[in-house]
Amino acid sequence: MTKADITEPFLKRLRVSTEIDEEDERAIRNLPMSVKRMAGGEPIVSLGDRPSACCLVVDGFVLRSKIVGTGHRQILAFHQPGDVPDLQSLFLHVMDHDVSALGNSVLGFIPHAPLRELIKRRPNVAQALWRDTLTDASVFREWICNVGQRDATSRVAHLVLELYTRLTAIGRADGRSYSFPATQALLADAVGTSVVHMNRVVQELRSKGLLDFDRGRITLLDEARLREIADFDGLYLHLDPSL
Amino acid sequence: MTKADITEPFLKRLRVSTEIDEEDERAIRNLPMSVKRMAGGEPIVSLGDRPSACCLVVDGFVLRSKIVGTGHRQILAFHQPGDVPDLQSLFLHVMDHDVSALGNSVLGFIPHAPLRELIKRRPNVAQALWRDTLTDASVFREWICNVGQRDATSRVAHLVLELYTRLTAIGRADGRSYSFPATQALLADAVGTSVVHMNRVVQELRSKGLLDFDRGRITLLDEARLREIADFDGLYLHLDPSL
DNA sequence: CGAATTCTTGACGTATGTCAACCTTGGTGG
DNA sequence: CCACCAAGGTTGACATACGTCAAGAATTCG
Repeated sequence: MTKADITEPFLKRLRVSTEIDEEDERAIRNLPMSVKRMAGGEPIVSLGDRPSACCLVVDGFVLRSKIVGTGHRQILAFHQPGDVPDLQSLFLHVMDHDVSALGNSVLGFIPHAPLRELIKRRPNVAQALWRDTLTDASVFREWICNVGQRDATSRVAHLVLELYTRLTAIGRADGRSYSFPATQALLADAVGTSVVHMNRVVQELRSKGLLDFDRGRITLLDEARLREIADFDGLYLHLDPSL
Repeated sequence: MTKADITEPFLKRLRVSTEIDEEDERAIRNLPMSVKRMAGGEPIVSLGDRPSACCLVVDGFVLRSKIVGTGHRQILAFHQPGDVPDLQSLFLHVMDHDVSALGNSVLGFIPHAPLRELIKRRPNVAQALWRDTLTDASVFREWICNVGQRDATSRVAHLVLELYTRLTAIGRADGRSYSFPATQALLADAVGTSVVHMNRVVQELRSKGLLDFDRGRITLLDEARLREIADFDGLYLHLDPSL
């Protein structure tokens, strides 16, 4: 994998997000970056850390989570290639949650200093990154609605559609299915249910012919009905910045 | 109320957040702003809008919310004096949720153009504002945990402590109590329970001598126990930027 | 091939939602 | 100043989605 390949998913996202000129792209490609492979579950940064680099997802998935008082884990977000899950560490110095690899992943670590320099020198890039953190926030808001208002079936359908929509946008969905190396326990942590109940939901969705979830692959069998059940409207993803 | 009074809560926040010099402060004070009084419940911007100004909370409270498919409302955030709840509209052009006044409030509307200009000219201010939107996101994450993992009693205690901590930080708490003009129905929308159950919880907290909630005023009667019940740790508020 | 995950099932308890009525309070107008 | 009204608060009865526990079956992986 060449260095160009590594920044490509990132550049691709920034390009749709704002006007990025040749000079901007060059500056991004010239960022110092140490590439690292990580296994599923491996921690990237943790609660209380004061990271000195940000982590660009190159391949695979990254998740953000928090452990609550009961010892249970709440997953807060999933990140795909092109995302920088801990960009916030540039300005919020202490981590308020954990970041870890979902499946086997390839990550690029960019030290804070050159990233700060980039932001100072290239206002377009700064704006694109800021925008990115704002859409992150928008996704968090929708997750609040998800866990706060919808029942378990609806929540799962919603999550599945969110991932599908975002992966499609970066060309990583494979027709109506996509690879997502999660266990049912992990999905349960994401939507705030127990493993047992998650299993009931998965079976219900399967038996109704709505979706399949097997060996780390999610397949949408009836997207239209899923959208109904999920109460899904992708507006909050802000995928089309021209709007 | 003079113009200086109006920007003061805002400046106060920015000062602790980053290095803001005299020049920065002057630029902020010179922002064009139209001040408006709003009654409780009045909409400020709504889902689908494309606002051309941002709204600074000068006095009172502002809330952000979303209506889900069932018709129920999920409240996503409460904002206090000094906050700019819809700063995101600078970069995400279509609103993905509603913003409205909680009680009677005073708001300052700042057109996008001069705000963009400010951000371009004054990188310190830009950074402070970016940081602000990042702590917003951090609060969203904690709300996800709240509705996803904690029981109703714990959720209410957590919300009450969050508000208390943030209001104390800007000097708007009155000892161990603070004004918060909410009904039980509104609290229910914030923590994702029914009104009936919210009432049960409020009575439980009252009868155990933990807190009181009456006529728009919340009083913490036993902060230590509340913190336990709430599983509250204020780290996520990022109130001390030196950390 | 064995061991560890992951998935699945059933029985059971409970937190919380819904419905429907009633009570309290604060504000308004006569 | 009282009568009234609307909004908010309170109650009880009942239904249910979901959690927990515990065991067993099916995968996956070394």
